[in-house]
Amino acid sequence: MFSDHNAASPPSREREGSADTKVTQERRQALLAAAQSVFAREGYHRTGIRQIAEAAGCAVGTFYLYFPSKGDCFRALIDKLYQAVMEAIEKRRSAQGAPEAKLAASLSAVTDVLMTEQDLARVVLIHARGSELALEEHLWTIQKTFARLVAQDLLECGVPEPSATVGAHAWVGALAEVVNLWARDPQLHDLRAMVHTVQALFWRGWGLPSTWPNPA
Amino acid sequence: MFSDHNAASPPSREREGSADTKVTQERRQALLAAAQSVFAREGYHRTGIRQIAEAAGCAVGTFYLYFPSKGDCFRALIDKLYQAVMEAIEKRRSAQGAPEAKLAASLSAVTDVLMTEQDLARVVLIHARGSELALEEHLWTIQKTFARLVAQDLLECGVPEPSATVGAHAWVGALAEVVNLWARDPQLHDLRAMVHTVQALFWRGWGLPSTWPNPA
Amino acid sequence: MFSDHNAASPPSREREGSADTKVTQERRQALLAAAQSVFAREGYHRTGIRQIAEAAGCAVGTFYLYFPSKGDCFRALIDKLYQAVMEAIEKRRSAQGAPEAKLAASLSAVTDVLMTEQDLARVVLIHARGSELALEEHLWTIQKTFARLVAQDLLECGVPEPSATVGAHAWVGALAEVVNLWARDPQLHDLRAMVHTVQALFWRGWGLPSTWPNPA
Amino acid sequence: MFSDHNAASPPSREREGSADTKVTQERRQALLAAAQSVFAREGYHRTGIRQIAEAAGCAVGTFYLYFPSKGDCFRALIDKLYQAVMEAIEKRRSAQGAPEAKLAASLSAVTDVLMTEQDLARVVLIHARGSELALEEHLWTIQKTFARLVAQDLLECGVPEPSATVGAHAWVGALAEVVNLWARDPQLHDLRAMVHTVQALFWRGWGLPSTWPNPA
DNA sequence: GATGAATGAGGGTTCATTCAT
DNA sequence: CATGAATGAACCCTCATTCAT
Repeated sequence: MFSDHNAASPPSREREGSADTKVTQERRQALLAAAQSVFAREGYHRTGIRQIAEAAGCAVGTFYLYFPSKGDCFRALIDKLYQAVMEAIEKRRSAQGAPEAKLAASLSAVTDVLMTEQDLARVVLIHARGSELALEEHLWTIQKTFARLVAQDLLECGVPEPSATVGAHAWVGALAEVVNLWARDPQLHDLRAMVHTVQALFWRGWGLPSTWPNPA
Repeated sequence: MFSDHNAASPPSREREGSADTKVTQERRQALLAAAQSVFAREGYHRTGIRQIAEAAGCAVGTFYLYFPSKGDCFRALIDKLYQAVMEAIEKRRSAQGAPEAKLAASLSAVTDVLMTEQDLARVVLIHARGSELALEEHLWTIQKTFARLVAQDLLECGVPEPSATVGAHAWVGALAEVVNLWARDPQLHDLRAMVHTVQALFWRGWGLPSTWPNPA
Repeated sequence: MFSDHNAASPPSREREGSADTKVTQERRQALLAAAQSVFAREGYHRTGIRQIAEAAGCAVGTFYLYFPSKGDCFRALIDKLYQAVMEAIEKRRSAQGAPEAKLAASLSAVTDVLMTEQDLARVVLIHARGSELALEEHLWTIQKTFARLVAQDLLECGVPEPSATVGAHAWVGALAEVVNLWARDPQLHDLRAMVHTVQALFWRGWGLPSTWPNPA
Repeated sequence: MFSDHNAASPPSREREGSADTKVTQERRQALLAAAQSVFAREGYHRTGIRQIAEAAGCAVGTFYLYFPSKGDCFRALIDKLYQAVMEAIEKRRSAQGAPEAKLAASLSAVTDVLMTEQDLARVVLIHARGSELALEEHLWTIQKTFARLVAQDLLECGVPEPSATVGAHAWVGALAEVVNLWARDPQLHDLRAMVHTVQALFWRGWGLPSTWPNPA
């Protein structure tokens, strides 16, 4: 699913962490960061390549050295969040045994990543909608993958269908909305607290035995 | 909140239900219906005025006799859903006494409207994101208004803050996601059943005493 | 071969010579004329849509109401010359009996059209090369078609292969070069006389019995 | 006519055939060869500096050490063919006495070079058209020079004006077209045979006494 | 000399909106 | 009121050329 679609890998013959590679990788990261920031603020359609380039401190042409197109850049952001989430999930789940513990690990992994990457969360959860057919499709594939993961856990925790599948999707939607709520006025809301509230709500909603723990 | 922005009431000399007025109101409705259908299918940015006009069986210029802009047309659809929802809510709530009954009335009113107006639901809940700054803002204002309404009921049902406010928003987000899930493949999913599942999930999540009733 | 590729036919429901149709057809003709003029002067790549639009006295967007793309506009010019040539050939040949008379009719038909449409000749014979793959291919298809026609006549006149086929192509190339010579300095050269010289040269070169007649 | 425009002689401190100079001259030749190959295949506009550099096994920047611009590189190819042709002509003519023998020597010199340098022939005769104003002009100057040479011979052979001048140009055009015909499908056509056919055709067309000899 | 990442002007194209008919 | 041809700003993207290393 994460082909090198978004590659246009800066043409360096060396792949090691040599100075050369680092320099151009830095550019790519800078562009990605700039894109993330502008996309988060403006959304997909209101964001022009020129703005991204400007935010990254380079020229328009430079953008196209690192990304084949605007869409591919956006896609890279989607994948970035997905990968971060997946890594976090795998890391946390490995330390757990009981189904509920695994589920909780997954959920909290997701929300922790969202907390750490709030701009990214906005981009993916809010602005991917209405971007481009291919991007929407890509995001949807990911969401389905992820929802299936959660649903699987829910089933193992004794939550019956269709509560499991629908509940998994609903949970994603609820989170997205909360991120949106927070994004509207970051100073006014405490994203961490809100996310915790949602987790607890769903935990109870799914009828799981224990209580969702307070965040550390 | 619903200024006459979206009215663009065709300058008819007579204000009564004269033939003239009726005719142009029909045109407006036809355009609105066309827009609803095309927006639901294509989303905001992939929809051109030409498509709307064609679907409505009139010329491009005519569109602008009834709506000042593409955005205002979309906005009219948002408001259409909002008004339908609000009317349904008021109607149902008036017959209820207990706080929980009132809350249930509100929630089911919303979902019933979504069911009746599935295209509209797609337009508003899915495609409003990423459309235009003003539209997003408008939708957000409405969502806040509505969430406050639900939160109020939740509080009266004994659900404490921040579960009430956050929960209300989460509920909206969950619904939107379920509509999205359904929209991806209408034949595959039963929107009514999924919505009911979500309702039940939240009802339990909020810790409300009784059970969410099966849909009639 | 001449599909409606270059259509984007101005959306008029009526096909008759009504006023409406005439107006937009005039625009199309004006654009075609402008394109012909600018392409003839600047060549394919140095010509921008903006220049064409300006020369036609309209905006850039208007160009795209009549042609789907720059390439299609150019293609329309190629086809315009081709059709003019083919019509002229058919008209003249029908009045002839002997093979040589038919051949002479064809050749003089071509050169007469080139004379009448000197800009078009420049565009097609000089600037089509190096334009775009698809256009070059299109032109080449036409040239082959046409060369085969001439070669056929040559065979019937007793000119053996490969003189016939190669000679037909060579004749086209020679004409193109003469048009080029003339185009470099229209005042300095008499295209008609030069073309006549070429005709006579080839007539003799093919070993045909009679002499190429002086132009009327 | 052949200013040092196209020299861009790499600033080597030593002017003799020192190792340094030889090395960089090799580079220049490699680039020229690469350019010739790519230009012949792709044409002027579809060829990028990157492709040339890659084909030559060096970096883009290196290209600009040897040529001031893409156009100048192309120009060097034009001149390369011109020089080859001129050298061949001078060599062959010196051995001839009769005007017709001299003419024949010139013509066959040209075609022999075209045969030896088929890629170059494609580049100059086919792809120079539509490249750039300056290049077209340059090529045209050369063509005129060359046509004047041939015309001079024709006059001395008794071919009267305007047959001589026009005929000379026509001959160039015919050759170019034949090269084009061949270039479209090298396997299908025998360039040597076609060129011979053209020579014979023109020889007869000019009304020259003897017959064009079969190629050795 | 050699490199290749960086540049940015310029190209083709789209589409919401207007206005003369 | 209705029309739909006309508009032109704005977009994404390319590529010849430069220059710091």
